[in-house]
Amino acid sequence: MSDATNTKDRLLDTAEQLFAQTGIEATSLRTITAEAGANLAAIHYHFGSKETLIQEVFARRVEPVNQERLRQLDELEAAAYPNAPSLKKIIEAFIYPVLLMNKVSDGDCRPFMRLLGRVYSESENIQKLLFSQFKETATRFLAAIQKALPHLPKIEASWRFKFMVGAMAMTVVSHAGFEEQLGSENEMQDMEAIIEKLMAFLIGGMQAPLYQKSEGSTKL
Amino acid sequence: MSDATNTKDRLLDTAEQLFAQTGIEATSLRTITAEAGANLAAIHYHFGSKETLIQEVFARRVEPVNQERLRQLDELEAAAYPNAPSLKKIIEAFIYPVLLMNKVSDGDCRPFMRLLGRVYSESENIQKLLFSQFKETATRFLAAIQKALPHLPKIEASWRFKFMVGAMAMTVVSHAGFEEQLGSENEMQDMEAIIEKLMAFLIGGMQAPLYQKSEGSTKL
DNA sequence: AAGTGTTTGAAACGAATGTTTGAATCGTAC
DNA sequence: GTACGATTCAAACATTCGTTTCAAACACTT
Repeated sequence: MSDATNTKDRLLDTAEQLFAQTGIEATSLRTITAEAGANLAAIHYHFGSKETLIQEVFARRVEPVNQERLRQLDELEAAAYPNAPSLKKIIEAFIYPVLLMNKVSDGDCRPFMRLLGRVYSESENIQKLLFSQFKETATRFLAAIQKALPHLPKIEASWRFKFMVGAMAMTVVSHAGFEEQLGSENEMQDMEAIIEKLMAFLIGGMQAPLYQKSEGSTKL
Repeated sequence: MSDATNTKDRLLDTAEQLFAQTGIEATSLRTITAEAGANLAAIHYHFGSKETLIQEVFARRVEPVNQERLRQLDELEAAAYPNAPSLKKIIEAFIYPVLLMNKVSDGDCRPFMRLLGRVYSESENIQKLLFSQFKETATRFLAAIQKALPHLPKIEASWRFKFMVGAMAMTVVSHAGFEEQLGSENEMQDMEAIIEKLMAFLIGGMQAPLYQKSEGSTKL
């Protein structure tokens, strides 16, 4: 199934794919090793435990993305200095590295993108690992956004950043496997076109004026 | 733990809570029945299988929310007739019934809101059940949004609706358990204040002009 | 060719899972 | 009070899980 030469990489590729298809807890080591053409004991030989395998599956993908995000943000801030980069470019630097992951050379990342959609559900350890990797990125980008929107209260910017992450996550999941459910009239569009729609939505949301509730809105 | 009088409701309440805490697949029937003060066999007596229990846990909460959404949308369209309701009110009718669920009388819904965050990960059957319940709501609201934004291409509106669902889901998850990870300076705010921030973001995103990519944007 | 450290192989272990069974208990109508 | 359906109970069932074990096969240096 996987074309990797050594057993360890084949196990990582296969585990990533099966985790995305079936779920992490629901995927047994026997299924992984069978699909990868390896022996059951190979996982414990190469990784020590299932838990470590899971962590390595995630770390392998998440690290490069966040590094690329921070690299682009550095570049933007250097180019704009002493001014702040524009909101548009900040958001681009945050969004593009994730959603264009499948363009990088090292294998097909789409299984992992589906897997990311599952991440909020499974074991606490995975969440902690992901958030620890994400924390620096989140801090840096939130600060940049707050500088780009100086009129917006900081607490408001903080929440809008969360909403942005949510919309982005939904895009990942959506493009990976949910085409058919929320109206399938959308043909398989290339990711570039989807990113442009997402960018418009995010910029509009980030720059939106504060909200005033409708006067006659119905309460539950 | 649960104050329900009969065993069946106690099992539903306890299962919901444990599913949200630990995950669906990871929660064993023995844990549920022990926590609920019931016998292990009670689940198979009342529900027939774990799968059916899961479905009933979801159906019990999802149905009323979507019904309330559609009721509010009906009300809006009737009041605005022959014109279309405003975008603002449509989004309010979509958002408020979910995020104000815990105000309804029948028990504490917060465990279920955390559970919703897990739903993209677990068994295919749950997804199908949820999407079948959600399909009518999604169709109706998407149509209303497209009428309220006649200048926006339909494909664009369809994607923005997905982004909206994503941002809303992130809010549910975020408020339920992720306060500490994405910057914990936000004190436990009441849901009403969060909804107002979300509404501003969503309306801004929905009404945003089409996007033009930055000329010098960095490619990966 | 022998020896050594690395990797793979088949088999078993103990624990946990969903499910089934059949008897005991409860509530209620006659 | 007795009979009967609904519910609960303790115990066992067959599977599956992650993990361990130890010998066989391999790669590579001397």
